[in-house]
Amino acid sequence: MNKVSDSTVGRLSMYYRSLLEFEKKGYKIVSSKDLAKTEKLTPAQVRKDLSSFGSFGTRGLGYPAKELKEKIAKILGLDRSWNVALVGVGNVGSALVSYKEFQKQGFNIKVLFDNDLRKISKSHKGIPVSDVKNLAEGLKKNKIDMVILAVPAQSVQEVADRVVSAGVKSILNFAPVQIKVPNDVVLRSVNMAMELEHLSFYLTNKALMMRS
Amino acid sequence: MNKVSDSTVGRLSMYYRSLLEFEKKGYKIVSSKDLAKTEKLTPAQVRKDLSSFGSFGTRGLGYPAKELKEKIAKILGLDRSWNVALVGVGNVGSALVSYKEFQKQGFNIKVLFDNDLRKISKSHKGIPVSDVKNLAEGLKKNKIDMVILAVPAQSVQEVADRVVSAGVKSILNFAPVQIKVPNDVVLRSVNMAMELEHLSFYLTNKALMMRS
DNA sequence: GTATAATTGTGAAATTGTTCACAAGCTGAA
DNA sequence: TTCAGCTTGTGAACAATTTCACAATTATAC
Repeated sequence: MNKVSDSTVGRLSMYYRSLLEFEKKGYKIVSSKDLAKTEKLTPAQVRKDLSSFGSFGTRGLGYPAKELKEKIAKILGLDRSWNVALVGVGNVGSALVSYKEFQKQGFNIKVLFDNDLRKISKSHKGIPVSDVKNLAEGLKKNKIDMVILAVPAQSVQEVADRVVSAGVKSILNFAPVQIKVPNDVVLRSVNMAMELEHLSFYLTNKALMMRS
Repeated sequence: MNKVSDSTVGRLSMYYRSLLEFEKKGYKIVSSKDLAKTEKLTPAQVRKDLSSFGSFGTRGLGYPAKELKEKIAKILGLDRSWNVALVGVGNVGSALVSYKEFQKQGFNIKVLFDNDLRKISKSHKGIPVSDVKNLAEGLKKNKIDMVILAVPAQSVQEVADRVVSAGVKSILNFAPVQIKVPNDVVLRSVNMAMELEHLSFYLTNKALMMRS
């Protein structure tokens, strides 16, 4: 496999979702044009993206919907389940626990961690809450593959360090700061304030520039 | 102003946050090197980004922290406040209402909308909940600049259409589908499931490729 | 005042990502 | 079996973004 760009991976997720829809609507075959249309991309882009993983289509016809969906699932690692832990059962953390989409894709939140004694040892929406002091132990016991961080900005780096020490290779950070992890750990960040700042940037500067 | 890339705008948000930290630590001057280090970028990148908006620094010295912070705030539209509405007071919506970072940056959630009669006409964490049937009216009355959509995937396009009809030019979508808006409307999307899929992609394919 | 050390601002080069354009190949009709 | 009509897969062209490299400029030490 050649090096694959982040944007390609993101678009694969989009294709996957589109394919679920196409299948629901009864499509047996979808073309790069169909996929491009629903995602506002060019057909060439779709074909390039897919071609970095193999030749899945039939010339003159298109891609077999079910098969392509399954191939993409396999590429994205959605053909199996993953054990996820979430640290920080606050507002954002709670919302993520209830987020249906995660379950659907095989991301199972197995254990929660918090430092609030009122939450520890109880269960939250059916998932046990452990003391964040026992993080390493809990991550190992539950064979955790990925950790979601929904803790306050000031403590997130420290928690991330401990997650890394425990051997977890994959972190999704919701705190609005950039954290540092070693090179062999994959880190993604969702910064919701930053998204609103994008919007206010465009509202503020709209007059000044041409956006396509 | 030349055309500015999305990535540049995103990095400006990061610089802004870094500068707040540097100021807190007592820095009067920060260099592109300092900024690059905290955000894991190259100093050249930082300088290029800033230079598309003007010359804010002093050669041989660096950038005056306070002044640069203020310039960036102005560029990003953070030197004023914005009226925000949120549609969908479910798990994700609720979390966003309590998200402190928004207030801090001048994004004031003025009104919530939902279609659940049990929620309508009450107030949720101090913010009134209106019937989503009265969306257009409520957006106008509250002079809403931006709308956050936290409604289920199947209804998000319809709600988005109504937001656009009401004349709002800026939407932040949390539903895990791609929605369509006219060209003069700025749309950003946060898709949390997609972020986990990135992680599982890298875990699944790590062995197969070289990531730097 | 001069030299030294530092850091910006920016064209140019390098790299990365996207779109084009077309040969190759499949389907279905006659 | 041949032909017309599509659509894929992909090298090449193009576009965008990042990094390099260095002149210009400032502060500071002596």
